[in-house]
Amino acid sequence: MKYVHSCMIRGDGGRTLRAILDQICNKWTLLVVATLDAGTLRFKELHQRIPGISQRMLTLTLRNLERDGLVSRTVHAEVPPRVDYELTETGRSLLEPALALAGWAIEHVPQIEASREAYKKA
Amino acid sequence: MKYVHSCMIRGDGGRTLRAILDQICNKWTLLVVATLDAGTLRFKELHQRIPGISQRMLTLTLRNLERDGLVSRTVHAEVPPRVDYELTETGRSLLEPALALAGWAIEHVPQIEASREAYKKA
DNA sequence: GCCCCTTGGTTACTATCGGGAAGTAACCAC
DNA sequence: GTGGTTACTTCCCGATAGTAACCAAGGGGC
Repeated sequence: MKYVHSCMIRGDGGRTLRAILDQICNKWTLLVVATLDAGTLRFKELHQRIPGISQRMLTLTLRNLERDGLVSRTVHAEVPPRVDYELTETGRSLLEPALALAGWAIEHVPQIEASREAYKKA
Repeated sequence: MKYVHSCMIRGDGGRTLRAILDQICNKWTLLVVATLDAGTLRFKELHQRIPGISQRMLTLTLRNLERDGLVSRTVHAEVPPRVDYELTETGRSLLEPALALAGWAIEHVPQIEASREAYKKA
């Protein structure tokens, strides 16, 4: 619809949009944002709540989110170190479409798995 | 919210969901689905309407979408060959959340770019 | 002091992915 | 048989994702 059209209208042929879509719309970014829906969380809490993510990937994902202004990072000068991550206002605005997509995925997992099975046999 | 929770509840610790999210939620899949909003399209039409995608990536993306039952592929025995791609009903149900995310990205491109500039300088 | 623990990373390395160019198969018009 | 179109496939290589191991700064027990 109009979104797709405006994607073409941009001067760079949508390159910027594609680059940003590529970063926003990936497994880890989506899961981190969805997890931060719970509020302020520490690095380790995020690591525990997102099964399967490695420390490195969590670090990189958080850095990108921070750079893009979707997540704020607060370091407390304590021992053991304490770093808090929280969604910014922009980050919270991503929550709705992100959860919509995640919800769609959850709803359609059985259907997709069935389709894959059928495809494999054919 | 409940989506994130049910993601954890699954027996495999959300591995299946993550794998599916990873495939649904990437640049090319999203753009192909959004482009097929226009209706039935041929391979070449898709290639032209999605600037920046390579033939290889378009082929792979379409194969995955077909395998997952989101896109139907119809080969016409004509010369020159004609292959039509169309969203299935499941595919069309993805349209709404996909366009919502794409819309979010388009709306926030300037903000994100500004944030990146500020981050680079700091 | 000495050792181990926790937290929040970083480093080094490997595997997989994506892009670009070139090749292929099928058929037609000239 | 030469060139053209369409829808792919194959190959190479650089970039990116992911895994495992390591590190620094204390705190607490002994």
